[in-house]
Amino acid sequence: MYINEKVINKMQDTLKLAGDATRLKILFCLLDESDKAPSFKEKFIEKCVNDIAAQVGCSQSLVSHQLKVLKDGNFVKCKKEGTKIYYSLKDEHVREIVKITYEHVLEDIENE
Amino acid sequence: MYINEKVINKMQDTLKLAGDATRLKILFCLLDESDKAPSFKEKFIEKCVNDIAAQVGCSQSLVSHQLKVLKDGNFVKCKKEGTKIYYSLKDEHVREIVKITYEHVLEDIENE
DNA sequence: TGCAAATATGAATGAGTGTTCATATAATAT
DNA sequence: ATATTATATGAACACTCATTCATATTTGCA
Repeated sequence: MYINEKVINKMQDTLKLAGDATRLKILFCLLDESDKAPSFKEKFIEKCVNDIAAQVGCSQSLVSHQLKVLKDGNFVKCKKEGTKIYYSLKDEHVREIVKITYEHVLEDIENE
Repeated sequence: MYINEKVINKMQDTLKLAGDATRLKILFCLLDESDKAPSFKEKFIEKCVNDIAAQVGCSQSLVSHQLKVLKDGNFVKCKKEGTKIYYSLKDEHVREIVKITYEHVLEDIENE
């Protein structure tokens, strides 16, 4: 069987990045502005760090650290406006991977 | 924003499980029998531990350990035949998550 | 200039985990 | 029974990483 190490490693990085509860919460937070279940619509939502921290229920420091991880991993981008910094999802890749996993997990829970 | 901890945790588990190079290689190995790029067709491929180890290029012990992890995480199932134990993908969920990630990573590499 | 708000950063810690090595278990054949 | 093949398992180690705490940096404003 042929295995492309570069592809495998990139897949590892991508999945590992998404495989963390705090980061998932942040992604969900940037995915939807409602207080209901996520919609996964291709909306462009920008939120500043403190708002994310409040909505996700984590400390400002933790959210800032994880936003840096997500940014380095090309999951999010940011835009500076005055003293605030607005983060948003980088592209549709992130959205789809989170969406697929979300749907599968929901299905599993229903079949319990 | 409403966050369902149970869903988040299940997503974390799923993505974390897939986010490891050795386990990804094993999944690729069970995904396709060719020596070319993976096809992701809904084939049912069974391989025994030693064959997986050989094709993946890892030690028998490591593969056995990771197969246990994959099995506990409901990514693979196994069937005993004599002294050999045949492993295969458990369902289409795994296939799709790996497939989506694979396609996205390939796209990223092409755009480099 | 000084203060407050927003965010980032660095160190420290503790928990988790991937890998290796040696060994155990199970099944088969001689 | 003994040997051999196939697989699993447990301990140990190194290493990664998520989180917290304290502090630094940047910007806007009085």
